[in-house]
Amino acid sequence: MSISKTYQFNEVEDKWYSYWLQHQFFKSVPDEREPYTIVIPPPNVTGVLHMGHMLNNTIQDVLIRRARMRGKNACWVPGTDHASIATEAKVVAMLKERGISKQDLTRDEFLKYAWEWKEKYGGIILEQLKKLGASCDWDRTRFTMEPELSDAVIDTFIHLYKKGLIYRGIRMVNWDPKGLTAVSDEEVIRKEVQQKLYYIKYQFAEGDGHLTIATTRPETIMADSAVCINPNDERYTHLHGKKVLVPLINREIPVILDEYVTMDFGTGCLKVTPAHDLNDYELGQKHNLPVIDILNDDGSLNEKAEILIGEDRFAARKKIAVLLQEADALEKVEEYKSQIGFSERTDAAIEPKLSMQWFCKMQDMAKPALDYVLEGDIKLIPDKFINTYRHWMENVKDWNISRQLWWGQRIPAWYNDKGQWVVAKTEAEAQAAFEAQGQLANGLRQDEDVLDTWFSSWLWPISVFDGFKDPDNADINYYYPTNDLVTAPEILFFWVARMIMAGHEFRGEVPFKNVYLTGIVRDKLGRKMSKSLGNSPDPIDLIGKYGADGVRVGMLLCSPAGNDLMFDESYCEQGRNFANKIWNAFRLVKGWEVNQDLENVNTTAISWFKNRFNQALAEIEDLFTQYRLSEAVMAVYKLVWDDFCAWYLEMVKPAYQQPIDKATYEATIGYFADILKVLHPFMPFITEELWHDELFGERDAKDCCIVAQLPAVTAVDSVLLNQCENIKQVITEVRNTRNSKQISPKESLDLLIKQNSAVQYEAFLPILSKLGNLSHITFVEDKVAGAANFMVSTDEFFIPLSNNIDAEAERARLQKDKEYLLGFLQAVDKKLSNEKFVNNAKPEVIENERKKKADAEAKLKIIEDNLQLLAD
RNA sequence: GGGAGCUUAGCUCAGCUGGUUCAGAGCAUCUGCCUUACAAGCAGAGGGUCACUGGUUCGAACCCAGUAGCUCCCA
Repeated sequence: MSISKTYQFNEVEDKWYSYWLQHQFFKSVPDEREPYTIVIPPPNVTGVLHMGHMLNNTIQDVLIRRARMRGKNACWVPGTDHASIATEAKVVAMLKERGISKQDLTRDEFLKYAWEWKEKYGGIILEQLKKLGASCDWDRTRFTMEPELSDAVIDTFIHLYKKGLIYRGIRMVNWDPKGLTAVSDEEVIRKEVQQKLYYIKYQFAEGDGHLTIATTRPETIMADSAVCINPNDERYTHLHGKKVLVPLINREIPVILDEYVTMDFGTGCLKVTPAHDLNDYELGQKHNLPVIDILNDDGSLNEKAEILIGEDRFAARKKIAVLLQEADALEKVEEYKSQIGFSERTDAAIEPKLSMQWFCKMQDMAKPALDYVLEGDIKLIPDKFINTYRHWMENVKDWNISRQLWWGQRIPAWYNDKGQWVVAKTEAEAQAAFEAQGQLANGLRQDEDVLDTWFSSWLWPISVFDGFKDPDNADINYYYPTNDLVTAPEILFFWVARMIMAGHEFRGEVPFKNVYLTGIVRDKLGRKMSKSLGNSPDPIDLIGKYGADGVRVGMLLCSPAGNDLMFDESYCEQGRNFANKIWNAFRLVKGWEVNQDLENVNTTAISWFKNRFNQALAEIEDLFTQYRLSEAVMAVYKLVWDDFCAWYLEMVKPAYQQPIDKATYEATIGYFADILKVLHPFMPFITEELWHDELFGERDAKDCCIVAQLPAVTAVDSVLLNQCENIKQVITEVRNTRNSKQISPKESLDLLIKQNSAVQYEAFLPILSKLGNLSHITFVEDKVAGAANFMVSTDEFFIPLSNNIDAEAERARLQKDKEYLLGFLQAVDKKLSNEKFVNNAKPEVIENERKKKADAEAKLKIIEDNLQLLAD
């Protein structure tokens, strides 16, 4: 039989994923075990897997697999959200390709197309997660717009409305002229943009003269209601009470006074445009100014602008500059940098716009949600995010929950022909509600808008378990509150915080206990990975190249807890190489022949590894409790590569084509199986593949690594571990000597030991001679002249060599060591002779210093003796 | 403009309540090896004024202040 020299992941991954599915290992139903629950942050239904998902879902899968292997009833609930803006944009684009315009369709017709689109493309991302190995309970897959979840959203709206927490009002909103909807503050991305500052002259209405204002938006002058100056501005006292004319259209507007105006910005004269600027709107309210809205929803100018009607706002800006120039109303233009908001979804420049919107009051809900985090009922990992969370929750603003779209849950508000309205779930209920209010339900029609997608996702941890439809059902009682939530800090506020609010409002408790906030995946130059930059590798390609296990390890290796990660493909390569290493360790053991008659000569190695394994197990355990996953994966990596492969297997492996004794063979296989378990959460595929090899014996169909139980941590013999560290050092020194003297590893050497310490070498002699390729090891009383030598601890080692030792080089080396030790001693002595140190330092620290001193003195004595010998 | 955080080896990061000459890991680099598990590998080695400046302390990568650079959040 021949086994491939390298691990062929592409031959095994799909096989095992199907196997797990077939045997329903991902499935969870409530039972008597302790639950461990994660709800997936539902990816956008339009989405395809990107590196952020990769990281996020790798972490969730590691956590859920580990929980499963620790006897928990592990349940990972998958699903997607309906992403109203993004999906609607995709559907509109699809229709456009087919030559259909959204305007020509009825709402129902459009929704039919949208569902069609969703059925066709909506599941892609979940299929991709399977390639990664995600062990979600797929039978529980939910979608935020399916009937039950939509019901929950509508009921929630009605519930909060009745509580007085939802209201309707005219507000300045962030209008996305491309998406044709309002978006929340959180969906606006501010970017610094190079702009122009236009200085525009406004003639006095009466008499000669003008004032000059500075603006970045000259196209909005037609919407001006006033010019405002600071009453304390001495330059402009002559303007008090004057009126001026808006250039080009010559509409008369007043000069008003308000301290809001910054005197040293621009000219100190501010044009006030209440319809198109939030601050101006507030100023307008204060001074009772008219609101003149000159923009259409798509960002073009309307007839109120009087000129440039139908032009897009940016085209109009260029044209009006020319018109102003021609009218001699443009004084100058300066370069200017400022922050502009862009829609997260469409990247269109946000237009502040007044419109009727629905809002959810946040203040009362924010308070308990803040307390949960401050009091530690919910832990944020890393906890540096508590400050940010607190700041946001203490300054929370009402939530604009309406969106001017069709794809989503339609707002359950109904209007009659008089513009009166009620909130009700159905048309019939609306009718009844009007009647109850003594109003006529004539011309009844439902609000055209839908609810913000986050208004669905904030219910996710409850609604996936049908906690609204049936608040006392077995699932929600068992799985809720969930354990860990793994998500990005960018959505700490608009998703995590709101889930906590909803948890409190509807269940009276937290939705999850821990929130692990991952970093942002950046490229090696530190740039955020994005489609537009094209700097993001396709995760599916990566899996094809390095295997899912390799990519998972790669992701985790470069993801320090809570910090951004500078991703580079080389990490995946490292992951793949690691899988290959495991594979080859397997090949080695697989090739062993057992001879029943052989005596076990490896008892020391076997008990050393047992202790080392337990030590590592405890470390890994501890790292997991702190969510330090990248360190945990590194601890496993070193346990396997260094301790198991480089040391243990080398210690016990028989010479080429020689058989091995039974005891060693069985111990090794037991260790290997334990290692597969520890590796499994990180590398599910290769571990499952090896688990089923006959090397590990017969297995039932259900006896799989995925459901194997992790070994329990047991006590470790630290004396043994320390002694072995000593031995490893001796071996390294022997190899080093070989290396520096150009002696082949094949040539065996003699080692003489002059022991001064209490290290028990006897038990380790077989290991020492095997790994050092030493033919004889002898203990001696005296130093050996003319031999290569080194020291480990205070013991002296000699290797007689056929060629003579270079006395000069030897002297130099010893001299260097001596100087180092002298410096060391000096530092220690300085401390110990310092009265303040002796008086103030803790006793164990002082004791330690004394020990250091004694050790250093012993070594120094040996070195001096050696130097003396050389001199003789 | 306000707030938070970061700066340790070429790269990515550890370094808990100051106390081994405390500076550590992985990768990368260099040297020597195709030694029958693995060149996706083996055996070794080199590499750092812990951003800078001052302070506190017997003692500072760690505590304090200031400076510079970077990142994020809010306006």
